[in-house]
Amino acid sequence: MSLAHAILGLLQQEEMTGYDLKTSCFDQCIAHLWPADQAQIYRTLDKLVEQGWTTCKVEIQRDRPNRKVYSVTEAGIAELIQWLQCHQPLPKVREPLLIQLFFAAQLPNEAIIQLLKQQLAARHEKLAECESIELPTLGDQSASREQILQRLVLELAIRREETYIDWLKTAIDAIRHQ
Amino acid sequence: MSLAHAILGLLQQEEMTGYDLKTSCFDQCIAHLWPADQAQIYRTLDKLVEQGWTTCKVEIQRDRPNRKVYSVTEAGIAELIQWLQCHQPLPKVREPLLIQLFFAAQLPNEAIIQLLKQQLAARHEKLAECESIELPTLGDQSASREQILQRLVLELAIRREETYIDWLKTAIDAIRHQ
DNA sequence: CTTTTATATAGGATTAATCTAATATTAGCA
DNA sequence: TGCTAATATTAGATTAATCCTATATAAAAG
Repeated sequence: MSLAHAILGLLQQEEMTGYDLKTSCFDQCIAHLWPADQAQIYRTLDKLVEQGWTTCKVEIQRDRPNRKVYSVTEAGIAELIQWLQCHQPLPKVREPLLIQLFFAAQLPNEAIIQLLKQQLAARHEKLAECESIELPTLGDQSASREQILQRLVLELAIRREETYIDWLKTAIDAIRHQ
Repeated sequence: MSLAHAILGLLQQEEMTGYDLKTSCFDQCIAHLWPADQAQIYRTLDKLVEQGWTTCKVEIQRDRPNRKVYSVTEAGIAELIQWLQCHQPLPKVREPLLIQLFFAAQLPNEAIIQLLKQQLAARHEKLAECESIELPTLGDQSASREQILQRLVLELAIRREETYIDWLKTAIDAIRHQ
């Protein structure tokens, strides 16, 4: 599971609690990349400890629940590096809109166009979100190795949205002039 | 759930058994659009009957298990048409490769490039699959309404793969000349 | 003075997807 | 003669994702 390895990757950069992972990683930079909710993160941390890939120091606090700070073990780092090099199968994308379009023949043209326009708006919004993330551009000589890789990931996210927007426009046109 | 509505859409074109749905729809034209396995299809058919959206005629066969032929009810058609017009949320795409790239900083360049090349090959393969599906092109005046819509869906699938391939080439280049 | 936000974790429940095995018969192939 | 593929359905099990609730307290906001 990639979530486990994403968590290993994050903990390797810095030891953290489940709460930290959620609020400063999965709600921020990784949000558009690999969404995960609190329950998933805590349960995955438990599994990582079971596997021996992370350890957990409990910091006792009187005023609130104890903090459990997780860090990666040697075995965890080995596992991460090994996983990073394994070819992963292409994800299966299930797109409700495509099912709708596939069976839309009995809808009037305006109804189909309305559907496509709603998607177009949603895609524009997502593109704007991606573009608001600040990272050095690809040509930038001062960018670190990490930054280049993160930029590449962001670059795909942006291109993906642009492809959608383009296609939606083509589709609206095709249905209009049909 | 879109699977239920995809099945309604298919049954509306023609009444069918669960086996037919699997072998002549979900393994063929819908395969790259909404993969579904046999267990899911049968269970969804049960749910559709419960909901009153389909009915089921049992054809008794002596030599093999009875065929259960499903067809859509009035209520089912109403439900489908209503669903076809509802804005669906954008799917969340979880791409293991992006997690890998995001944390790939400690890998040597050749390892990263190898990973990207494997993806490139897989994407080329998928693109070829999409391109092998025969449907009238978008400009074709003789195309039916159904065919135009199906062409549009296919068009997106193709563009999606092309975007990937382009991006993978850029990424390989960026890492090489880093 | 009350409500919200932040800190921090645990665990039950549900849905969707995937895998697996069981059942039963015919037809074709080697 | 024995094996495999095709036809057709049922059901158990597991994993992943999502939601929701519970617990506990401090600080800030209104």
